[in-house]
Amino acid sequence: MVSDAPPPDLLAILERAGCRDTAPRRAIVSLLEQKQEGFTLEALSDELPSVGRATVYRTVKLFQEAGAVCKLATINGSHIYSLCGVGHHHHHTVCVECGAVEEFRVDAVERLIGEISADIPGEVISHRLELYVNCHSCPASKGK
Amino acid sequence: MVSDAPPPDLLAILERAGCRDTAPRRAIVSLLEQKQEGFTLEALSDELPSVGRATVYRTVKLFQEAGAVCKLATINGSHIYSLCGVGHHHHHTVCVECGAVEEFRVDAVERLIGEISADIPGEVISHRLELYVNCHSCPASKGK
DNA sequence: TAAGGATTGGTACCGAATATCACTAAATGT
DNA sequence: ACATTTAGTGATATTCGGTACCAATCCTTA
Repeated sequence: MVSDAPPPDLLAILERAGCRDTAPRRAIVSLLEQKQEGFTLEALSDELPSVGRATVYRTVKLFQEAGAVCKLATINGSHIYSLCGVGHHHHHTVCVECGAVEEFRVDAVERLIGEISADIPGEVISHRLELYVNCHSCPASKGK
Repeated sequence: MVSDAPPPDLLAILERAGCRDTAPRRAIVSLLEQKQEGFTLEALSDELPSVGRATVYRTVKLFQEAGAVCKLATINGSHIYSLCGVGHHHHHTVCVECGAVEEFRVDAVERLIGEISADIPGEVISHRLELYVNCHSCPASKGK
């Protein structure tokens, strides 16, 4: 149920997009590939003092467009980014305590949306579903 | 299926919150109560030149906290606000062409989320679901 | 190795929203 | 009715997340 999709090959994505092979992009990629959790671009940029803010934002946006990074809403309305498997529609759980993001895909959701569509005025083009959880693996959620 | 919940009584909400009865708030309320669609605070503020920006933002935030106004993500990541019925969990459709917002509630969604919860690591606290549609009642969507 | 376009990064800028704070107006007590 | 108190207001400054700009620099390829 919870997807264990392999992390996307970011370098391959860059190559496919016809991007040049540069040091800043390599730095961003290798940091991104270690990310298990949701992150902010602010923080990402801070972790890469040798790379300019603009380049970090630009590069992540590129991955976003390629579907390798998703921008999610947290429960309080702010945004976090998360690496995610490419090529399949999916949703996310976001831990309200630690911000950990898990990707999941449940066919029942897609099926249900399909059924609902018939009763919705207009044509359903896409949807967004986020579950907010206590992830039970972060200290803050322990024992709750 | 699509909810026809009566619009919330905004003045009553203010009163319940212990707010004073002031001209700026009345102006905001009467404008808000006419809103059938999603709106931006920017636009709302522009329609009320006699009321300060800060007051518009503050007052809408108050309604947000009371659950009478929801802040939704559009498909492109920007935000719109929408009046909505208080007191029951619901979701929204957002027309990608004209921005019209409809509120809906389908028990099947809640039931499904409940079922999924069992398979999600951690405890599901809440969720967010948005459907993006062509609403078929705006000119831009016509004939598609 | 020189030319030429992509990339970079510092900075300015943008839109959305909040903080500040002196001023004003509503409620309350007398 | 008036003074007092306290919430509310609004002009402005500031923050936050993100994008635009642009001269300098780096890849690539010929």
